[in-house]
Amino acid sequence: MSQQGVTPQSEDFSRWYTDVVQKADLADYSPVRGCMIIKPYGYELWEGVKGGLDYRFKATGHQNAYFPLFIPESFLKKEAEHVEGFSPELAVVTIGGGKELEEPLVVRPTSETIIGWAFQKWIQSHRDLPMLINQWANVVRWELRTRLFLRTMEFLWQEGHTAHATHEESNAETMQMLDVYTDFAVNDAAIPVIPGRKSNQERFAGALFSYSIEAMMRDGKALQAGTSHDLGQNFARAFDIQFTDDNNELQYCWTTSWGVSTRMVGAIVMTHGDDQGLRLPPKMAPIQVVVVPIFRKEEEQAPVMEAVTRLAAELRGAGVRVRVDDRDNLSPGFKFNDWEMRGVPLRMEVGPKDVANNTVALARRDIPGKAGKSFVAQDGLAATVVALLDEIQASLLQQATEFRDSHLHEVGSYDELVNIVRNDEWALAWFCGGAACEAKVKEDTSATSRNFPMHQPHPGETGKCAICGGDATEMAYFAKAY
RNA sequence: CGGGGUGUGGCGCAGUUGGCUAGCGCGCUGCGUUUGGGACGCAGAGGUCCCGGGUUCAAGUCCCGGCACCCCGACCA
Repeated sequence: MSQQGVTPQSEDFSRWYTDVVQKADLADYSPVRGCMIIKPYGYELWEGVKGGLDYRFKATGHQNAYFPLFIPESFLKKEAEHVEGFSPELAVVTIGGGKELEEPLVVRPTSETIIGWAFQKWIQSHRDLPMLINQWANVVRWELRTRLFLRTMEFLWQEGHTAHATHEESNAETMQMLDVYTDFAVNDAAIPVIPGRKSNQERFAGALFSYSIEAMMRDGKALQAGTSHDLGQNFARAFDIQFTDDNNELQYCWTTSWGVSTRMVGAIVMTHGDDQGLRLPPKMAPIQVVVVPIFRKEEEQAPVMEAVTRLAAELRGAGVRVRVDDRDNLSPGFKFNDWEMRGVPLRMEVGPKDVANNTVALARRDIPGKAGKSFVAQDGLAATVVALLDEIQASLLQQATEFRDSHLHEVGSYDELVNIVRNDEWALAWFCGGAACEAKVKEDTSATSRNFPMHQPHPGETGKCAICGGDATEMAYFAKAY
């Protein structure tokens, strides 16, 4: 059961976040440092993410499979950059069944290696391509500093792995999945993400190019909410993934990988939440409409409950996820606050007045206070509610977009960049992509480049790197990141 | 691994220069009254005061040593 309020966002965003996650019953701490227990309400939210992504994966021709949790340690070492990037955060099993293992087993931090091994077995001919696989799984990374949903030692995610005959095709796949993530984030999670290419410094260990969708949280920090990697032939060479082309020549495949994790749940919380707690976009909300019955006298109960039951059934019939809060030990006022904290988009109150007038009261979560509350007719309620949920979905996206755009500035000089970024806003600047420049920004501000956005603000133009003054062909976002 | 903070019923906390039966609010259980913005009464249950040493007639409180967790940095989806 949730209690009382949460720390205001403006006072302490970090505390606000951990308060909300726990009080809204999304997650709890575990007995093991850095791990989390995902509670039913939080897991339903994750299931919403899964559902929204999974059908998009299938619509783009991918199939789900499952690969083992344990990976031979030697596999990780086959790709030089990959092992270098991941070895500091590996959990390794050295004892099994009471005996020391001949070869230690790594608990997967990601599955490029074991899936590469499988692809090598499965792919012989160009007719076997493209190979389009996704898996829903847990992975483990021994993180130094963790945060509920945003970074835990074990987390849930999906990882797509594909193999193609040409770089053109694998590149197209990489971009397609970046688009899929963007579409999901914007249209389902109502998060106005910015898709773009990572700098070489921020690239995935072993990738040719990494792409990301970057989201702005309400404290101005950036959160990488999804990644799509063009792995080139790096893993194909390391795992010998070869096929015979139509000229009977042996070729290495071109592979990709792409992932979204339970971090997305954190992104939803930190994009939409306010001082009252969560605000969930209707498409993601486990409960879209909560019905609070109100009656003062015994004799009012039956007619109110009759209306509640009837209307709830009508809404369910229209495909709306409805929860009737019939807990009899709590006052309506308590329930209002409770469900607001849990982010339910729409609250419906049904009381004696409504029974008499053939109305219900609807209160929108996206518009606080009296302004968001109105009385509407019971006739045609399902249509009213469905339309209102669409409106709330759009309104949350609009609010988040306006917030983002007002905290994002194109800068012309390094001083400007530094000032903007130190102020927890995003700077859009010409950037040469150089490691030295990136390091300087990090040194001076602790911010990093987020990405080179796919939609460049000045297409076709070039400029001078805001950091070193050298030639730059693209602009990049810089921001502090989670 | 550095810096800061916190460990006392389920949660949030108080507990003075060591002192007597360890308190308060919320929650929980039962009964009754309540219910349009966080209800109320009555009666209950619930504690190795993070762990281990030490000082003392006496330790939640003082000393030493551990451990855990949270927040801020370095590493990262």
